[in-house]
Amino acid sequence: MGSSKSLYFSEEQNRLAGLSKALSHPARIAILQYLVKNHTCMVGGLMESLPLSQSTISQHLKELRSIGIVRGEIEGSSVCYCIDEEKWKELTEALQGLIFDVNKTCCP
Amino acid sequence: MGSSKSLYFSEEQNRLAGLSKALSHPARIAILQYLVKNHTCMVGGLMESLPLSQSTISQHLKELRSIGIVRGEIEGSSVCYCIDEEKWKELTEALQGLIFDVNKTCCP
DNA sequence: TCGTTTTATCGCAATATTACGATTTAATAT
DNA sequence: ATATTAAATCGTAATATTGCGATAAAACGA
Repeated sequence: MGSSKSLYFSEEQNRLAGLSKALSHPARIAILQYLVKNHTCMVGGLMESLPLSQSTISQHLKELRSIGIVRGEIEGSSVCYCIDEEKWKELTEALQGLIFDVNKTCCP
Repeated sequence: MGSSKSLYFSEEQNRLAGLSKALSHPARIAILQYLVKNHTCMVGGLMESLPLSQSTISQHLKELRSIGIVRGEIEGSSVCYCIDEEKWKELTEALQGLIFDVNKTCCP
């Protein structure tokens, strides 16, 4: 076993879990914060600000890209990353919905 | 390797990642939604609504408990679970901060 | 007390994640 | 053409997660 039984859960539950998984590592949080601060970035800048190797950072970026909240555009010989506003909004709205629902029920 | 280098990241980055990790499985999302719907619950009810074994559900609950967003109180021979409002608010506020920061920067 | 119910924990197997060095790929500069 | 730079990918090792059956623990009822 060990494989998550995604099929048995609703699409929304999987979407929320998927976004959360993308945010579930401090390096990926740091990458997002870096993108917010620098608006866009080259991977080189990340390498200076994160205690991780180039290949590891590249992997984390791949994960953020794979759910669509980060996008990279080739710019000369480097790649310029930025947050995909549309996708970010779409996904985080679902998350905010959950947060709202819990607060509404729990803390009236 | 394979161990996450949490020590090298800020407390806030780790807190955000920790909450996200707790939410990163559809079963745990489903558990939270169930708690919202039923306000409080016995594990028995969860067992009927989730396609997972009792021991697996117990493990997911343990994870939610371990970061504090879910609390269980012994009630007779069963345990009554509910969302810990304080902790939930505290943690989700940090997450909403990140969502807000991204939206502010990206989508003015 | 003995069985029942309810939940937690243990032990294990399968799979996923994290990390890094080495290598590859692609664009650019010399 | 060749070297340089930037980033992705490959291969591999360490560790974490997911899941379940079996077993333990705790409270209750007969």
